[in-house]
Order: sequence, then C-alpha cells, then structure tokens
Amino acid sequence: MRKNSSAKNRKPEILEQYYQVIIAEGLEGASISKIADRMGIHPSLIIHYFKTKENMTVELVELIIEKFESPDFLQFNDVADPKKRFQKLFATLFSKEWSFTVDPSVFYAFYYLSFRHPVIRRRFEAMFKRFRDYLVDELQFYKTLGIVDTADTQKAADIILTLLEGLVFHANFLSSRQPFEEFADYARATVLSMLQTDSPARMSLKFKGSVNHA
Amino acid sequence: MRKNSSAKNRKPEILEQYYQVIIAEGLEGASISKIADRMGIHPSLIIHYFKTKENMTVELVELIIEKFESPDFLQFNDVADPKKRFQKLFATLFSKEWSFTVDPSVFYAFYYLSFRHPVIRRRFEAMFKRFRDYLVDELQFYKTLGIVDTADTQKAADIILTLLEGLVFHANFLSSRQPFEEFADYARATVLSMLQTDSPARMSLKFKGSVNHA
Amino acid sequence: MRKNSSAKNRKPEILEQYYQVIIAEGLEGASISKIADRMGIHPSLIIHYFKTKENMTVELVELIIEKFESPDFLQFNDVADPKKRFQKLFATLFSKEWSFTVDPSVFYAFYYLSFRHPVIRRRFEAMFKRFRDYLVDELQFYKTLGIVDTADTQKAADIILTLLEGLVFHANFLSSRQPFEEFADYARATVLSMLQTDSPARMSLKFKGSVNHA
Amino acid sequence: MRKNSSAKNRKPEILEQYYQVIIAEGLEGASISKIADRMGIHPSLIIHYFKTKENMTVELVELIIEKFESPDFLQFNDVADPKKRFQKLFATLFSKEWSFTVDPSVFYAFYYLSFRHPVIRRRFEAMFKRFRDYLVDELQFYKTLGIVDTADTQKAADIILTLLEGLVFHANFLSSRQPFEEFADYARATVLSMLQTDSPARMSLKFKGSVNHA
DNA sequence: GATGAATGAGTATTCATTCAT
DNA sequence: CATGAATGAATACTCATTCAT
Repeated sequence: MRKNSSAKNRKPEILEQYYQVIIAEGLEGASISKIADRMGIHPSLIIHYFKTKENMTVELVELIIEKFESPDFLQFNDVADPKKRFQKLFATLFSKEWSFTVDPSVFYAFYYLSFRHPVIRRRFEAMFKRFRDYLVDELQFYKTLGIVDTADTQKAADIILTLLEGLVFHANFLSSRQPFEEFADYARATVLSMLQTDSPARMSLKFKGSVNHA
Repeated sequence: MRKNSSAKNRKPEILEQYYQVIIAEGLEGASISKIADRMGIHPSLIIHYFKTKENMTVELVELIIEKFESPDFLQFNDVADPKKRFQKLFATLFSKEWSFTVDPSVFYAFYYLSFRHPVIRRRFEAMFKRFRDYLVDELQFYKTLGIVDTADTQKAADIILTLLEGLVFHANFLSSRQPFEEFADYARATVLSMLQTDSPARMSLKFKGSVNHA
Repeated sequence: MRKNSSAKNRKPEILEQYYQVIIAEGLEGASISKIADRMGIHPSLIIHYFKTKENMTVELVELIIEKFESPDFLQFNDVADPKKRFQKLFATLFSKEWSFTVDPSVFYAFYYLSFRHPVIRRRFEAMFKRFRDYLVDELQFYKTLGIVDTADTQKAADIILTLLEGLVFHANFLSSRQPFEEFADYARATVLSMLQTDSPARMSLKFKGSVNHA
Repeated sequence: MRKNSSAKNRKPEILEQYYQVIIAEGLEGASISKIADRMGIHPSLIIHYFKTKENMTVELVELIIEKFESPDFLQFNDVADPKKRFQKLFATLFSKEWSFTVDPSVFYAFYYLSFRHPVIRRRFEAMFKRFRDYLVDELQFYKTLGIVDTADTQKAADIILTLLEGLVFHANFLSSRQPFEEFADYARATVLSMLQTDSPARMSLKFKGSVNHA
C-alpha cells in the first residue's frame, strides 16, 4: 500500500484514517500521532501534507460533505413514472442508508465543532442549503404534476429536513433498539400526509385563531 | 478566600463555571485549570470535590437534565380550560425559551459525548424517555377530550420530539438569521395539524398501496 | 472496629494498614490516602497521629524490628539437652518461617530506603548487630561445651548472618520454584560443617600460602 | 544544543543520567523532569526516546546487567596455570570492585522493584541463572583437575552466589566501617574450604542422624 | 478525635508543531 | 517524500500537609 506515495494519493488516505480514528476514539481523542501510528508513518509527515491539524480537519469535513453529495444518492433518472420517482425519493430520504451515510458520532462531532469553528459552520450551512434547494426544486416539480399540494414548498422542505435530522436523534435515544425503519416509515408517512393535505398552513391559521378566541 | 466553603455550595458553583468554560472554549477546551482560574481557586480543589473530571462531567450532565426537567417548565395547572392548556403546552414546546433552555453548543457537546460515554448516554436516554412518556400521557388526556385525534399516541409523541430536536438544527443551519419563531410556528402548526387529522396512519396505508399498484 | 479510638489503638492499626498497602502497591505506591481509604478514615487523621509520613515510616520500621525481635522466636529454654538446643537453633534460623517473618518485598523496600535514610539505616544496623551479638554469645556457649569448634566466633556469626540474608535472595532468583527448604537445608549443613571443622581459618592460610608459591 | 543528537548516542546518555539521579535521589525521587534538568533538555524529549518511563527503567536494568556481564570481568585466559586461575577467579568474585560494580543503592532499588515488576524480575532471574551456570561450569572444570572436591557443584555454586549477595548486606550493616576486604577475605576462605573438603554433604548426613538419635 | 477545605508542588504523558537532514 | 530530534505548552491527577471547625 505504501508504494506510490504522492499528495494526491496520500491525503485522502490520511483523511480516511482520521475519520476512522474519530470513530474509534472521538474527535478530541483523534491525534496526529494516532493517525500516523495506524498508517505506519511519521506524524510530521501528516503535518507536511496539511500544514496544520485544523486544515486537515476542514478538509475532512469537506470530503465528508462531498461524499454526502455524491450524485449516486439522489439519482432517479431511471424511473420514468413521476409518482414512482416521488415515492422513491422519499423512500431514499427516510432510509437507514441515507441517515447513516456518515457515521453519526463523526457527524455530531463536526456538528458540535461547527459551533466554534466558523469555517466548518459555513461548510455545513452551505451543504444544508443546497440540500434544501434541491428539495424545494423537487417539491415544486411534483407540485406542478399535482402529486404534491403544498402552499409553501420551502417551509415544507424545511420540515422534511428538520425531521430527517431529528431521525438520527430518535434512533439514538428513543428507538429502544427497534429497527430504524419502524419509526422512519412512520415519519415518512407523516411527511407525505403533510405534503398531500397541506394541512399545516390551514391548521396554523385555525390554531392562531382559536388562541385568540378561547 | 475561604468564604462560603462547603461541598453543597462549591460543587454547583464549579459546575456552573464548567458550563461557562464549555460555552467559551468547547468541551475539549474546558480544562480543570481553566475552571479553577476563573474561580480563583487551585485546580486540585476541583479534584478534591469531584475526584475525577469524568465524575464532574457526569454531574454537570445530571445538573443540566435536572434543570431541564424542573417543574416550572411544563406546569399548566393554572389554566383551567383544556383547549387553552393544550395550546399553551405546544406554545411552550415550540418556544425559543424551551429549545434554548440549555446552550446548544453545550447540549451538542454532551449529545456527541454520549456516543462514547455509556453513562451519559443512559442519562440522556432516560430523560428523553421520561419526556416522551409525559407527552404520551398528555396526548392521551387530550384524546379522551376529543381535542386530539391520533391512533398511535406514542408515535405521535415521537414525531413531536423528533421535530423538536430537529428545530435547533434548523435554527443553526437553515434559518438564515430569521427569528427562531418564524419556522418554529410553522413546525408547531404542522404538528397540530397532524394531531387533529391523524393523517399519517391513513396516508401510510394509502402510500404503501399505491406503491404496489402503480 | 472503629469504636474505641485512641492513639494507642489507632497507631498500630494504621501501621498495620501501611504495611499491607506497601505489600499491595509498593513503598512508593503507599500513600496516606490509600491507607486512609482502606481504613475508611480521613487522610488528615493519619497526619494527625504521626505528624509526617516520614515519622510514620520510621515507626513502621521500628514496629517491624520489634516483631522480628519478639522473644518467641529464639527461645529454647524448654530444650534441656545443649546439642538438641544447638540443632534447634539452626533449624529455626534456616527455616522458612524465620526468613519470611517479614514480607520480603517490604523488607527490601526498607532495606533499600535505608541507603538514603540515616535514621532507618541506624535502626537496621542496630538490629543486625544485636542479632550478631546474640549469635556470638550462643556460639561461645556451644564452644565451651565442645559442640562448636571455631576460632573466631564473631566472623562465624557474620558468615551465618550473611548466608541467611542471601537466602531470601536465593529463594527469589535461583530457587526455580523448588521449596525453600531444599536449599536452606544445604546452606544450614554448610554452616554446621564450617562450625565443626573450623576450616575457614586454616584454609585461608593454606590458600594465601599457595598463592605465593605457585 | 543539538550537537550529537541521535538515538544511539542519546539513549545511553539519558540512561546514565537516570542512573545518577537514582543514586542522588532514590528510585522514587528519580523523575523525568530531574533527568531532563540535569541534561539541559526538555522532559518530553526523554519520552520521545523511551515512550514511557517504565520502558526507560527496563532499559536501564538491561544496561546495568549488560555491564555486569561484560566479558572483561571474568576473563582469565591470560592465566595459564589452572590453580592460579582458580585463585584469581575467587579473588575477583570476593573483591570490592566486583561486589560494587553497580551502586548498591541502585542495585537494591531494582532488586526491590523486581518484586512487583515481572519483566525486571525475569531479567534478574535470567542474569543470576547465567551466573550460576557459569560458576557450575567452572567448578566442574576444576573438579576434573582435582582442585575442587565437591559432590554437588550446583549447590556449591548456589552457596557461593548466596554468600556473595549477602556480602553487600554485610558491608552495609555489619562491617562497622572496617574495610570491605576484611570480611570478604574470610568469606572467600570459608567458601574455598567448603569446596576443598566437601564437608556440607557429609555434615548434612551426620547432622540429620544426630537429630534423630539424641 | 475527626473531618473537610484548601494549597502548591510535582508526576508522567500527550499534543501539535518546527527544523534539519 | 520522509524521518527523527526537539520544543513548549498543556493535561488530569496525586501527594503530603496545613488549618479551621
């Protein structure tokens, strides 16, 4: 494995090991030495490639985001029927594979890091906004086809994303070891129901009204 | 300097400072020395009180959970009308005060820590399950009154919690600096709509059927 | 056990635990805290009794020496026949019970400590000299009876003591898990042979002579 | 400061200083900081070379044993006459240089350490057994030449080693500041007498008999 | 007699990083 | 490209001890 060593090969190799060490020992336990030990190389070689650990961390975040956004995931061009595509989209979004694309402990490590690391924060922000934009486009498309009936597609997309993020939380603390799909299916159904009855807007008004009246 | 010195006073004082240092410097940046510096005491005094940093961390988690579960938060005995109580409950759950009871950076620090710290994990798990149980009881109560129409109150409670957890995520990465309430209100409306039409279950079946047919 | 607490009772109790902690964790691992933990008391109570750890250490050395010199060990007044007494004396000296009166790890801990601790050194020195004096007296007594035939009883006593000290070393590094008695018996026989032929002195002369001649 | 910097030079240099610090401050007082201070280097450089203090300690033990076993010590090839060689061997074994090859305080520090450190214990055990084997070989050789008359050469070798170890003890606690040679000569003569009359075996039988009879 | 608060010095070790080779 | 020497700051924790109660 250590034959053709060049920056192009080495850097992703190092980032992959960084990722593995974070899984094994946590973000704060992931030191340059440990990565080097795993690879059988000298710690200063890692510094040689990335200059600083911070750089390396940012590059790992970027790599993870790239993988997350790889076109394989949400590509449904092979499905002709729009209704089927619609269903497949949501089947994918609420699948275990999707929610656990990135190891959750690593994801939350960076999620948490982003609170004090503006660069990482911006990377995340941009990714999530691209994701939202994608969803809005999709919803708009299905709306024109009558498959979806929602007044505010952006808010709907936000709800979907919010629920999706909450899903990992649920799997971690509330699932009681039941299979992920059990609750994911229910969440997906809830979302689909919302998209087809467009209740939130109406209820929102009703609710607001009743607060004042009663 | 030895003014009000006793474990009863000192320990919460130290935990409060620990909390502050975590906010300021992150969990991995929160060292015993820094806490001691802030308090003008000697680091070993902190060890004297908590024996280990890990103990101190667990105790902080417990303190935070305690505060989160303090009876003040979800006490609506003063509201006689069930409908009003129902509304107030959800107004509270989706309020900024509620979502930001604990500093989100600290919350996610521990959330993340729980992945490799079984004790903290269990504390979180227990707390969330108590919270879910509370919600199930409430929903059951409002169901008997006809205010809520949901087949599966536990699943509904799970959806609410999932959405609530996702809310902080949304505020962090998708809000675009708009006030928290903007989207929180929409999320609340979505939930209320769900609770009153009980759509998910029906939709779920419909959806599943259509997958096969089409 | 913690009822009648007074210096007279407590101090030996603490020393006993100190001794046990040294066995379990070594001299450098034997801290006041660990002793206190074992006893379920507060560390500063130990300081209260002994003022300093050094005092406590010296007192432990003294206690150990006292036990070593307890009159039970070398009391043979019940044996009338001098020859039998003579044999019993050496049977005792070369017995496992005698060599391991004090846990060897503790003994060597203090032995080693004595190199830089003059007070402890002097305690040991005095003890060994008292022991030597005792042996010289005994040998002298048996010499008048014709049981022992040695020109220099002090040197003979020194040889005995030297061999006895070496015995624990042998049991530790050269016994190959054979019973202590195996080699101890041989060592005792060697000593008895020496005492009865008085060879060393003569041989010494012969030897010196042969060095010059050859 | 970075003059002759390489592991090959530095490591023995550090071990030498470690040895000196142990002499000066005892094993438990020999900290990495103190060694570094002496050398004018940074403590973490020592860790850089040895990873852990324990490693360093084991390496020091090994170095000491190596020096102890250096071929210079027991090389008598230049002495042709077997009798002379025999005498020179014992003159060396019972010499001050030999007994104090290693500083006794350091020797006893490790001796004592070996009680709770299996690796160090094994190193010592192996060394002493090699030493015994050497002695057995020598005695066997001189036996064929008629210089030595001993039935059990291994037991004889054990007695010699036991006495040799006891010698340092004697010098420490019983010599009363008389020159080391005074008693060492007597001990050597005792041993030589034993080797030439082979008394122990015979006495052993006699002794055992007399125990039963009398 | 006994406890607990508090101190301050000290421990080994980890860490990211720099520099020379 | 790669290594190893070296640094300096930081870490949690231990320890003996003092003092007030």
